[in-house]
Amino acid sequence: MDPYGAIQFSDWKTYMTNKQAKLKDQEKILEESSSQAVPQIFNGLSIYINGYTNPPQSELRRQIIIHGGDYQHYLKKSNVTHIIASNLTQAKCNEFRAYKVVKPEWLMDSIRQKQLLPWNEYRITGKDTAQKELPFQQANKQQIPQQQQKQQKLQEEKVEEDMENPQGKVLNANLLSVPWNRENTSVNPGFVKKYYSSSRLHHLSTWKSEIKAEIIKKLDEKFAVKGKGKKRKYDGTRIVMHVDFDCFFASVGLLDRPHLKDKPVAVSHVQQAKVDSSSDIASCNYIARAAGVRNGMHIGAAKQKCPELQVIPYEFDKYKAISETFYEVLYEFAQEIEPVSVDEALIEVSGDSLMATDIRNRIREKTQCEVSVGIGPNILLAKLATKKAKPAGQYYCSPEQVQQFSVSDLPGVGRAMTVKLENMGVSNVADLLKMKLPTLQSSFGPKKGQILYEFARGIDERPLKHEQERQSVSADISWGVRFETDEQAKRFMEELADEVSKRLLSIERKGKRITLNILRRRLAVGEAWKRLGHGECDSFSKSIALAIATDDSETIAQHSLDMLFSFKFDVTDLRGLGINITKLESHHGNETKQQKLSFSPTKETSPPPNNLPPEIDPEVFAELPPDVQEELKRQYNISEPGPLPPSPKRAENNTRPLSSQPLHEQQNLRTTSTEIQDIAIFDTSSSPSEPILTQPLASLPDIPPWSQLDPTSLLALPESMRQQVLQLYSTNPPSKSKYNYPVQLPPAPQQQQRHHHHHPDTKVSIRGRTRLASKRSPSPTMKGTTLTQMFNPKKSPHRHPSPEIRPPWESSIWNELPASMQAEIQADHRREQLARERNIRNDHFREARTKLMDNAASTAKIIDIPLPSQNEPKLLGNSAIEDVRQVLYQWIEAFPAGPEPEDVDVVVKYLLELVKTKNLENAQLAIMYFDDVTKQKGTVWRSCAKNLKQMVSDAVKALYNCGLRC
DNA sequence: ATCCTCCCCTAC
DNA sequence: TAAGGTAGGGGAGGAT
Ligand SMILES: Nc1ccn([C@H]2C[C@H](O)[C@@H](COP(=O)(O)OP(=O)(O)OP(=O)(O)O)O2)c(=O)n1
Ligand SMILES: [Mg+2]
Repeated sequence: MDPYGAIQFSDWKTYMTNKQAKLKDQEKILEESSSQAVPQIFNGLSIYINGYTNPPQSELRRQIIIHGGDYQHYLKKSNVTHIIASNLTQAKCNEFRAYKVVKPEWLMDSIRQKQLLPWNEYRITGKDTAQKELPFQQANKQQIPQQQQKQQKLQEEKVEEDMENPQGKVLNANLLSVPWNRENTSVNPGFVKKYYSSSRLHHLSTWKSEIKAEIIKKLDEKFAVKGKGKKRKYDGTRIVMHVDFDCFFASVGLLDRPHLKDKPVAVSHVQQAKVDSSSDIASCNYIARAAGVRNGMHIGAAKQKCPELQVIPYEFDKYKAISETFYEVLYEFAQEIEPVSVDEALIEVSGDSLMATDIRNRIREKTQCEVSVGIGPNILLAKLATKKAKPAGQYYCSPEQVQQFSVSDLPGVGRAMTVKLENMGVSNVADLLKMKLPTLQSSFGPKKGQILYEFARGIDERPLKHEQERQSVSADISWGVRFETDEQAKRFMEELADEVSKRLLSIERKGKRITLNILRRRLAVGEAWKRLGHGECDSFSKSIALAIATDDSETIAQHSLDMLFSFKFDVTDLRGLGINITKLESHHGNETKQQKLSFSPTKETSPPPNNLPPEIDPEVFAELPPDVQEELKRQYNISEPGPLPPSPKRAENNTRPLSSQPLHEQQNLRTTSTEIQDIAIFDTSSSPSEPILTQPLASLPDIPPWSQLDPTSLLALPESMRQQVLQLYSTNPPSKSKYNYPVQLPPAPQQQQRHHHHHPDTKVSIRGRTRLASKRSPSPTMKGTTLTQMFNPKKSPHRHPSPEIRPPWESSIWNELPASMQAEIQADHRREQLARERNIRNDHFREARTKLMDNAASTAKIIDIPLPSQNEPKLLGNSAIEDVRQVLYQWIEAFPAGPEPEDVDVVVKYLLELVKTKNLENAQLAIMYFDDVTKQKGTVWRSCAKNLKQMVSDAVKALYNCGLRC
């Protein structure tokens, strides 16, 4: 625990490395905790492991770390001192020529002799690289067959499309005509709050987050107070305990209901259950389990199995309170702790089964509830042991005993994997043991394959997960979602956005990507089998990248609504909605403060001039010079393109034997669309033979609009303001106005499908997916086009929606649409014009919609991404300018006499990449910073700075014909 | 080879 | 009646 604090706050270099791989600080915990016990023979060495090795990579890595070495996940020229490989391809051999490349034996022998042996005797030379078959497998690569299959699917779709949707929105009307249904669905204002207050799964998720945060806090306090705390001594045999309440909710509920203790009991929302009740059982006691009742089962089904089942209500507050007591106890015993759930944790201890008994006694004493403890030398075995320990017991599981389990008992092996294994003739761990590693890896991927392989042998070297920065914040609801009107949907989305915003605020994070997830009822399918549930659905998603991280409710709502309505789905078909915020900016970054400074105090009192888009803060806008304002407004009016000629793909993954949905047994028929990122004008590799390219190029001297902003004054702006301005320029290029600015094509949309089916006992779902447009590699006609040219050749921007905007009925597919749909689309057209979604995308959606009409299997592509965000340039893994500055600072400080050429290379590459990806802002900031810091340094550094500046400046000039002022 | 994105899958 | 949420691991496949 303490090692975490130590690395986090004391060792800068380690900190940086941490950012390169999430696992890093886990290892550091290991390193720290073991440093006393083991000779630190690899101190100062930085070791990278290439490919598959004979002692497996994980073991080598562990050894390196516990012996004081620095394990590198990636080959970084500046720090790696040794590379370990069992065999090398010729290519690798060449690539590694400059390194000390050694066999694993060097490492193992050194450890055995407790001293660093000369690496020369273990070096790998070219001839050592026996071309042994590597276990590595690249699955698939059957692109041609896939393509053909997809084509076939497409054909099928076309046929099915023409059928009329057998059911209308009557479903909703019927449902919502009942008052008590209205109250409990999304048509009711305040539904989001109400729903979450009753959702057990929501509570489980929230609690877990809270517990994680709590643990971080405790670690920090401990670190602050004691400096260093106790360490786990590493002696090669871990003891992991898995502590888990028996039937948690049920047990807690029984505390106040002792009279029910000897009866079968379940926790559910529905007390007076009839056999058709579809309420879930969250938890049932072991008496009920003896009758076949299970957690997650529907109460109706449970009552059938066990008519005398007693149902008790949820008591969320009690669960949380008891959980807190539970964790307090565990903190006393644990050297490491990983929260699994509100009622369940993994701890690493240096104790035995006596300690487990202690723990159980303490928890019983303090909570009156029983926990069971699974003990093992690793996480896998501890978790398996818990199964044997329950109820109210403890158990030690040794590696051999894993053979007694079935594969579905293995953690991480769920329904899908169980089925897949079943199809391979593997149902027990004993069967799994017979499978060869390469076989498993080719079926499940290198990592999952390896895990399975090791699990079958009782091996599991995963360390307990310590705290990791949260990567996403989301809110989804797919129960009770029923709308009659767009207004209702809008209000619901606003509530949802508000929820997300609150969650972001509460953890003080902001995110740069908003993803909207939609579940839409499978057309041609009736009501959900679960009351007010989502039923069989297709799932759609669309995301947007922002230049400025946000936590603002209105911003999130606006974007989400834009995305939602861009689908042009009938709101009565919506069954689930979710907003996910990702690309969270670092918690410790300092930009947050800056943004807060310039945001919102007067937002409400100064309404956005001229309907500024949500991402522009009106206040910020107001501070801009008038001419800049004008330019921004003009540019923002321009619609963005969504040029997405649908080239459908279809994939289906049918895993449910009972499904009436046939037949496609093909698995993983999957293709991925990618976003179009390139703007031809910046695409220096574009072939000049593409005529269309020449046009925007010719317009280049016209000065890209943003270049008219004085970079210096831009830099003087507060961070948030600057980002907003820059975002405008980079994501909302002018269409027609006086600038002919190249446009970034929006990424292709994705859609995936999801079918849910009912089974009396277990919830089963079938997922399949389909795509249109497998690949968005720029088509010749699009490449290099401007937005304007592509979609709105000569239309005025539609800030004032103009009838001149190409109407849908000009679309080439218009005539293919059924008349009813044409009418509908015409009705939609006005809103469509207003939508900030790009018209081409809307066209695309319209088409997608037809394809989706009555068959679940088709797809559209969507999504816009205003930002050049993919493959964001990174310097040693860092892209945030604050981090980059720190890297630069560290670098400069580390080499007082001047930089190593190859390091300069790395920086140059990074800067040029920034320029190429149009992130001139960061390029400038980095250069300025570098300039600054090197001012006090020797001539070598100063001239390096000068050269860097020149180089970047040249690049900017060459690419954009404007100067870099700094 | 490795990154990144878009998913699916899993767990409670 | 009923409250089917959510974060993170990792695979597929495109980009580089
Ligand atoms: N499908 C599920 C599974 C679990 N839970 C909740 C209620 C459980 O009490 C709690 C803990 O889950 P466990 O898997 O640990 O199950 P129990 O604690 O109920 O039983 P046991 O651990 O004895 O198997 O999470 C839930 O709401 N829905
Ligand atoms: Mg439990």
